[in-house]
Amino acid sequence: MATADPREADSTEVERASGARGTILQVAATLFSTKGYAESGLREIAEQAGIRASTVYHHFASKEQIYEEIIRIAIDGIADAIAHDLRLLAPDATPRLRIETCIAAHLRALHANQPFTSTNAQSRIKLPAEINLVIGPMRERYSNFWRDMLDEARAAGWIKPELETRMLRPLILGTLNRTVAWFDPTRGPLETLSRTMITMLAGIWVDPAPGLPARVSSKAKSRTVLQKE
Amino acid sequence: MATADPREADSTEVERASGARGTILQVAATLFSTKGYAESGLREIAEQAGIRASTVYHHFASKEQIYEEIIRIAIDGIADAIAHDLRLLAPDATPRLRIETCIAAHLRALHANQPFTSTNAQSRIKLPAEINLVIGPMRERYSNFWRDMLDEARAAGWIKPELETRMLRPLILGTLNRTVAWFDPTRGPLETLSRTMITMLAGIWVDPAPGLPARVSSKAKSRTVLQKE
DNA sequence: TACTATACCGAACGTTCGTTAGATTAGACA
DNA sequence: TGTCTAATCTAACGAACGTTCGGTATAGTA
Repeated sequence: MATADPREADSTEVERASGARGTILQVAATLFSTKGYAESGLREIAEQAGIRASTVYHHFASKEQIYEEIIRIAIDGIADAIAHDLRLLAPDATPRLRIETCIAAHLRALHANQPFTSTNAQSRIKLPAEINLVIGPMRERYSNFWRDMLDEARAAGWIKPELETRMLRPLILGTLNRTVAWFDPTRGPLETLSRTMITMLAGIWVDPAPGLPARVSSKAKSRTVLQKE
Repeated sequence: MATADPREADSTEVERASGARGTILQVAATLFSTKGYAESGLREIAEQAGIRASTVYHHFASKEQIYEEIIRIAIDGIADAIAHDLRLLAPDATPRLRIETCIAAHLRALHANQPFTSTNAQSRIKLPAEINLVIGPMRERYSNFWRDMLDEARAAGWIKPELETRMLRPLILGTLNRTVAWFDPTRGPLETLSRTMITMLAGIWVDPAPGLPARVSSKAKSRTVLQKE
């Protein structure tokens, strides 16, 4: 592993990236999320990482590749957190409990990797197709997971029929992702945010009582969607 | 008015800005909201406006001033829409009806001026203090309006006590503002979005029945906060 | 006709950008 | 010790950036 080309970012468990490469990612994510992609120069990234700009190119092929990897780490972190928490759930958990678990897991991962996920959430950058080829499918897979989960909950009669999944899904995900723009974990526990969010979104459900089964859904399709292939 | 320095942007009713100045604002807002501030060059803005880059400086002192004016238009449009709709409400309207009216008005103005409000909603740009001196107070005034309105509704017993205004306000505003990133008004009516949003957020209220008075609030302070001074 | 102000232009300025080339250092292994 | 490789450096490239300067065409007014 020590002799591998560090430019090769084959795996997704990149958080452990030690040394200069990991420092560059951390610094770049912090800068991208606070100042924006274009406003963060390579010289500034390098300086904060304690190296020169040219040295960055020993670890990454381009500035865009740094960005791509930040996004990948962000999405992977969220998907992993959700997959983990869902696995802890009883197999007959209600759709509502499953969705609320996902909301809490999403928020937790969002603010655990804050510079990375914040870069992802506010990503407006028009990138060449090559990079979107990697990131696009990752985003789509995560979107599909939520769409499936919401559709199942709706089919099982848990969601108010007038709420279309087409609007509900981006509404929920947008609400979650927006929190990186204002929530300050040093001024209050994340759990308060989670509880407030889940309480606030209670208008989604047909049944007003939280977490109690209305009708048992069988064979939830989305249960395995997020597993690594 | 025709002899006034066009660089002088004294008034806020700038939407009517005719001619090149208005075109520049429209084009710049569209570019800023899709590509980002730094990624939108002055030459590109000028080209899409049908002029040369140097001519832009006959209408604006700098690129930053264009940005500032876009933000101002965006905030003004939303504040005006809310003030207008609130004026149509009966004076004894319930806090819940007032808040839901504001949600709908905010969404309507948000998507009526989409390029402008979208630039505002995703504004991450670190600007010199001079410009934040203008925009900052505008944003703060609008935030305070919502804080007051939510505090009053809470004091009147309409909002679930465990939901702190400190979290509820950015949550709601964030949810609203995030819609500019995904909602496409050509693929469905805005009213569906409004209704979905209001239904979804029903978890806020103590009383499950929409719009019915629980206790009548007297002398709502926020009723006049948004008026022009 | 002469004057003035507005709107525009082409050309250039100095700076910063992402990136590359080539040289130098430090550590691992034969 | 000699060799190799990874990691870093200094220096520079061309391109693009926001901005400025000086000039021109137009149109209303004296």
